[in-house]
Amino acid sequence: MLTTAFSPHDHSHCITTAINHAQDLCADRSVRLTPVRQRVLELVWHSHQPIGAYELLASLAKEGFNSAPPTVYRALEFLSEQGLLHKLESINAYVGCCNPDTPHQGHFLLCQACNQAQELDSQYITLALKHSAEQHGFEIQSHTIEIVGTCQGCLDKSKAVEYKI
Amino acid sequence: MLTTAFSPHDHSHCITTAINHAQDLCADRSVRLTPVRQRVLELVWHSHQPIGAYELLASLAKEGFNSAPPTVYRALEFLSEQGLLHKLESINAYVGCCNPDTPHQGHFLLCQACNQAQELDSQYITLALKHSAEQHGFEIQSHTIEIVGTCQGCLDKSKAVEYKI
DNA sequence: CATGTTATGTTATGTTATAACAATCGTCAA
DNA sequence: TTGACGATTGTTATAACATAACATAACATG
Ligand SMILES: [Zn+2]
Ligand SMILES: [Zn+2]
Ligand SMILES: [Zn+2]
Ligand SMILES: [Zn+2]
Repeated sequence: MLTTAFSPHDHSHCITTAINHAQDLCADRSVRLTPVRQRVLELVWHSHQPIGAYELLASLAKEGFNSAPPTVYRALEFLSEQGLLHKLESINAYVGCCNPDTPHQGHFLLCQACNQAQELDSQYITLALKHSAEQHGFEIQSHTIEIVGTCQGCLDKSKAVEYKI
Repeated sequence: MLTTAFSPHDHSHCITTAINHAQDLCADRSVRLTPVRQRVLELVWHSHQPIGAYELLASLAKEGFNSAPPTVYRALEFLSEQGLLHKLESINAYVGCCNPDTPHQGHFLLCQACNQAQELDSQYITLALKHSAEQHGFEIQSHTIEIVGTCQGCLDKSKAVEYKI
């Protein structure tokens, strides 16, 4: 998995890739990527900053979609079931998944400076979790791994500011 | 760190240890473990099942404490700042910390069968997180590690049931 | 086109958490 | 002793996040 979120990149490419991917994947699975579902996915992919349900709802309302909470929560539920996005539990916000083909739960780096999230799928972390769980005779079903800190880009920026003083 | 939560044990010992520890620690730090703060801590320690803020509030109300939400959230904030408890983000619930002397964020095993939580402090996990973060030039400030599954005891019980069929 | 299933609309409510300001308590020096 | 200050608590209101329940509409299929 590449670290795209924290590096400068052509984000419109992220969006179109994600939407195309979602369309193909839903077609393959014979599930319906309805207009509101697709629009929510597009809105989630507006950037690599996780977005809250009510912010999504406000955008939908502006665009003439139905704007009651169940609308967006149903769309989020569908997209989550299809592995097209993840919820970040520590901030109650949602972020697109770059690798929705195989069911997984990611590990997330959240930058507190730029508010962007990057999904990882580190074998080190997965194995460490497995190992710890096994030591306790614990059988893992799911997990929430959210790491808050500062990304490379924001660290570089703050250093640049420091030196100019 | 021992796995006490998932094993049969004298839980009154957990409670008294936690409260005594909290009293000493607050005295050392010259912060005030006021009645409502201590009572919230006791209620959090009622068992190894994480407890929600509004459930705490209901208990406080029954006991004649003030019962508006800020009361319990302030107590939780204080206790959290002092490292006496942790919030489990994935379930919006709070659990006592067995090792409040040194600031840390734990790794939690949550059993979906018995609803108990066990805090770990696995060096494997910590190192894996560090390693992954470093690979991305990411500087860690805090983290949320919550592993949901089935604990040894509950696995044993379900196997016992299986064999009796 | 009738039927069952899936998706959406609608209203209301449940759950979790904080803002803002007033009143009280504890501490400590004048 | 008092009065000034910061810390704590009381109180009211509201923000933010999420779901229940039931009605209606759209879609697929025979
Ligand atoms: Zn991008
Ligand atoms: Zn993912
Ligand atoms: Zn115990
Ligand atoms: Zn702890």
